[in-house]
Amino acid sequence: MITSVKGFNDILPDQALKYRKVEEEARAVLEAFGFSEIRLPIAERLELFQRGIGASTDIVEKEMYTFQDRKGTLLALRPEGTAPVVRAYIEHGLYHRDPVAKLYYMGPMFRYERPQKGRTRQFYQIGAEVLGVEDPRLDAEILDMVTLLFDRLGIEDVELFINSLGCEVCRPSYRQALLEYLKGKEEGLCRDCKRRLGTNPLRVLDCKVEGCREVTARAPEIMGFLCNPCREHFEEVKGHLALLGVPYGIDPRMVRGLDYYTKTAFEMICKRLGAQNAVAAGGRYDRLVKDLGGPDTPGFGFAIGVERTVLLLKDREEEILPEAYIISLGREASSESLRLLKELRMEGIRTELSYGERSLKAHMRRANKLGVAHVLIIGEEELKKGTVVLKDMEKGIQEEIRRDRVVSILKGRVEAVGV
RNA sequence: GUGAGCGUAGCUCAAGGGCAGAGCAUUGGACUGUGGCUCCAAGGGUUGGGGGUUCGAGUCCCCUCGCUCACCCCA
Repeated sequence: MITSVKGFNDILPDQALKYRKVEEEARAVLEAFGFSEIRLPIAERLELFQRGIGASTDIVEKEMYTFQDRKGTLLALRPEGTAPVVRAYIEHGLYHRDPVAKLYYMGPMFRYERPQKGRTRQFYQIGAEVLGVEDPRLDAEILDMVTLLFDRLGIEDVELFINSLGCEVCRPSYRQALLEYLKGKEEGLCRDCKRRLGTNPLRVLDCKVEGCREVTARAPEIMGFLCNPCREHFEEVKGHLALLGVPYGIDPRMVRGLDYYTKTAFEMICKRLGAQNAVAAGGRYDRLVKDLGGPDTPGFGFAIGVERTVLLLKDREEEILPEAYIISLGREASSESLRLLKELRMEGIRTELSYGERSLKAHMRRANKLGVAHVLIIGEEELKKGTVVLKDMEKGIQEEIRRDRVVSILKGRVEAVGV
């Protein structure tokens, strides 16, 4: 048996319905907030991610699917969507059209990681980016939007946490202070954290190991090191969130895995998710556009993990059921049933044929199992008389109607149900 | 990359050295052209794969593959 590739999962129809629900709701909210869709390639030049995400991040170092095309160009399957959006923004000079760009995208991303709950190698993200706005009102506006989206999806137990990561002015001094605090305390840290001291010391702060938590319990917090502009920005974001009535918490230890983030960072967490508990995350990236060769342009964006969101969705989405089900008995009636099928479909009535030469009972069982509302039976007798039996499956009553009246009668019934 | 747990029918799971089973699902029948409830029956398995121990292995041992969860990392 040929199976799918590890971490590349099939999304079967019942799940696909949920994905679609999330996507449709997201589209509605995003477009109400003034975003336009952008569709981008699934592969980019490797260099885009090395420069955008940061060459020493885990994503770039060991999680990307990279390959050469036949000409030898180094490509990567996109591990995230922000860098490609910014690339397109610069490449097409979108800032010439409008100083503010509000773009959203949805589609698969790829990271080579060990799959677990809420984590696959091909996974879907819905993301949005605002380029060209430095105003802290925007940060609050977007956080409000994300909150609203989960609300609209009926997911109530997500919690918003925010933090400020500072900027290129103040973050280094915090980093320095943290390193000094940790100096001499290395023994109490786990192996991973000892490594992190060299790579990304801020990460030590959100280590789950008990010993590390004890060590960092009294560590300095970034809030005390923010420069005036960053502090003011953060204060304003908090004020605006309160104004909008957006519930949030502050997590001074929150760190981002991508290098480009500055100032506001946020995560939306749900306890039901297991270890991979972030359903959405993002923040401000005021340097990225410039770093990728564009004009000095601030940015704010986020991505929603669709798999994780689907895991949180409560009710099973309603299946799309056929409205009419045609059963024919006998060879001549079977031709007539095909004609009727087409007529009904042309009128927009979802109709299915019952295939195979089986007993009427077998056909009826299947109609019942499918959950169709109306069954049309054409047998030899009906064929002779020019009629069709119409059975209402819910009421359990049936009537014999004229063949040439079937479409109009059914149309009336189906519309009456409110389709 | 590391660790743990689990692989038996389409699905959920029994059988823990001695005939591979149940429920659900599927198909047919009871009811010759009428669904749901009920009852009866049938089909469906190299017990993930390979090797070993044994008179005998789904069961014990080794290897391997896969899945799951966690670490890591992150949406």
